[in-house]
Amino acid sequence: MSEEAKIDDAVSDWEDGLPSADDLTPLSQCLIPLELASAFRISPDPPRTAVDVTRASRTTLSSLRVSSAAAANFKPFADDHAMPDADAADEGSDPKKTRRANSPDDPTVDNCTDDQSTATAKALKRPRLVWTPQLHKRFVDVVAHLGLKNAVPKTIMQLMNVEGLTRENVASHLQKYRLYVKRMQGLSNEGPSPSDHLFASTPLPTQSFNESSSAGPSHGNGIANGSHSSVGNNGSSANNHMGMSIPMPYPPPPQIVPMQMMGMAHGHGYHGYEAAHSHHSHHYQQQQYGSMMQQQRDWSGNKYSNGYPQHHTTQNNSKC
DNA sequence: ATAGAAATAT
DNA sequence: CATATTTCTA
Repeated sequence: MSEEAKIDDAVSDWEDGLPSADDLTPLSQCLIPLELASAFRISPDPPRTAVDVTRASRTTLSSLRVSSAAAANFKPFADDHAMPDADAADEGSDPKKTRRANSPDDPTVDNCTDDQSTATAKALKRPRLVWTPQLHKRFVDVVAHLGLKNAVPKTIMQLMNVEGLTRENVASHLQKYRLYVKRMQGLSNEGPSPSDHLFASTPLPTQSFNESSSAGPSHGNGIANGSHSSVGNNGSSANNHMGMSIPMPYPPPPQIVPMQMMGMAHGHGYHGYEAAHSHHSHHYQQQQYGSMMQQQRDWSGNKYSNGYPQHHTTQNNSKC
């Protein structure tokens, strides 16, 4: 009996709090690398286009606006949505702290001529990535897998295989993560500071050096996971669901599984990690890869609910 | 061009 | 105040 309770509790930590329908962005975007798709013989090109997805989203969620960033993949389709990309990005015109400017090279004057669609999932002002426990877990797994030595931003990012993750995101997080690890090692054992939050529940990387630096020489590397040798070790107690060991380039893009609401058992676990803005508190969860439900969502913390940046009244701009 | 560290921003 | 992003430097 207690076992179940324990397990349940533990699992709770990770699989707790589902994004309510409001938060969910049921976008079924197919972000499968063409090559991979080809290799796996996945359906070449699903008839569903961003348009469909968008429409579906709207139908489902009345007032949820799908960000163009999320919805628009690389898609040459000329379905131009006049979607108001509410990107109130006021450029640095706020000499508050006079950051020293070294090179006087002026950036090419911004043109409104640039194709917004060409930018696709790139170079768009993404809100602010929130490292949800799940995301962090992936991160930790990958880092652990690479060994601290080979764990560099770029590689990590690639292995994590999360849609909207940028190298910068990873780099930043890695920075913090390393600091945390050092702190912990320095303090000998036990002593998860309450200020650790996210990292606290991280199993800590087992300093194991594995994986040679044989990075795929070029495209196409399928990363044959075969790996029988089983390095073994890593076993980090805690919750090991089935043998999902370390996912090489994480196969499945993150999915989100809707869940019913249960009593909010607060009092333990994490605080609510939410998107940068929006004050609703929902946690993220989910973990089941590959099976039912095909809802994907970009974890870039993309979701413009409402009340974007309440910056100073920056009127003007948007001159096109 | 990328990783790491420090400075800002939210 | 913690955490994420943007600089800046090696």
